[in-house]
Amino acid sequence: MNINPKKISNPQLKEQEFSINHQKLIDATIETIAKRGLADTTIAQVAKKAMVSQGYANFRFKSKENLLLSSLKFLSDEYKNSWQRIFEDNNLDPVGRVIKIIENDFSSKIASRNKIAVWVSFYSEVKFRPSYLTICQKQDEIYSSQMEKLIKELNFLTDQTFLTPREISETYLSMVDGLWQRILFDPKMYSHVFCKGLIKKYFKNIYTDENRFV
Amino acid sequence: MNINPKKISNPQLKEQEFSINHQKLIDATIETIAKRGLADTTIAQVAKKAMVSQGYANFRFKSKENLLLSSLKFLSDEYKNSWQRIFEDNNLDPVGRVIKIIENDFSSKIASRNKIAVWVSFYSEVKFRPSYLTICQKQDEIYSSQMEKLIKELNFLTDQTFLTPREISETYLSMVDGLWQRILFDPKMYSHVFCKGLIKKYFKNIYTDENRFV
DNA sequence: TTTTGTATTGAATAATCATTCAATATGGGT
DNA sequence: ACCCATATTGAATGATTATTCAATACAAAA
Repeated sequence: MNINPKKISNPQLKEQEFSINHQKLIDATIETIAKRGLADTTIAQVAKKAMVSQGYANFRFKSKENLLLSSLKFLSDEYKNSWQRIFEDNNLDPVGRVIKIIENDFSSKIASRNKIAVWVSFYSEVKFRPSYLTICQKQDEIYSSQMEKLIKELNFLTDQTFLTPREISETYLSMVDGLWQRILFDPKMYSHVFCKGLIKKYFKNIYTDENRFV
Repeated sequence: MNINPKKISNPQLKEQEFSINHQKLIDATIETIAKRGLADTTIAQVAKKAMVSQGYANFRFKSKENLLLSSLKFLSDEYKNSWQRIFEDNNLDPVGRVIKIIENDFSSKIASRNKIAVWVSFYSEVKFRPSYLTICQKQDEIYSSQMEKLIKELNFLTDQTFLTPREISETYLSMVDGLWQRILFDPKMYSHVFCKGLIKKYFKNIYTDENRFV
């Protein structure tokens, strides 16, 4: 019956990281940002949604800023884990991998309208808060370079030489960012199916002989 | 010597619209958002930058919200005017028009890092402030449909049939959005030259016979 | 010069919020 | 049953900021 892990019996476990309340607060933060926007997200609302006191939320995360950062980190890690698994899956050939990547980038887990709203909120502040940039940038660099390497394999297997791997992967990445933003504007028009289709068509046009890009 | 247009002698001129202070405040708003972010933009800072009193800024625009809306409207109109001129230029053929559109979308006037920062700030709040959406959405719809029509002409003039005009224009629009966002992150890597080159290469790959897409 | 109407100021107000902290609750060890 | 350490509370504090408005400056008209 000991649901509440008040005592941290294992000294290896570090403060925040393993508390139920910790994750409850992060989830509540994401939900609140998604529902009301970053500007209108207050600790009081987050605490209420997480069903803890306002004072506790602040005590736990030391500051609002830190709570926001932790939430961004959580989203960022979740995303990273999802694409890393694909790059590491040895059962996939390059084409299969690209398709999985596309499907992941527009899966309901990763590209839900709520999560996109949170991403875009943080993106918009990146210029003013170096700490946000730090969290996002490194992972984006890895994603970019993995993607480029993958396209290189793809080019090698086909007779595609006009577009460089760099060009194709940059085009892909910017399309994803743009489509995510457009999902926010008009989720009806920019459905996940539409977005995936658009990108697959882009690849199909490049690798005309490959029938898996529908 | 009458620089200060206190009296509105012409009764046809409506309140806000034609005052020097009006534009000074809008410019100051854009600069402030670009420098500090939407969240940290206060009327006091904007007023200071515009060199009027804080009370005046509020009096003139009735509310902070209204000042922000007016600034968004200004940016939006500026953008619209720039692309509308291109669509209406009868000296251009479809290819020339597309090239002009690309160059406009990454011109220093339209795609300056400051202005992009402001755009992205507003975009990120679009889900929560219907008034922001209203301002952006209608113009974006017109831009989309004009773009699609233009690509239709292009497809007609070439032997390109695999990608539909809709697909090409949606891909273009999402790439622009994505690249703009990336300019914020890493302006060195995503230079205007790089972005334009990437997009032109996209078109060149589709319309292989057309040599103007460098 | 005096009057008059508008433009502009800047200090006061009131609301919102992050943060603090003394007080309380909780539950295991003795 | 009592103690003690830690978890949690919630009310108070102080800072920030949009908004208001009475007071003032100013320019033209008389």
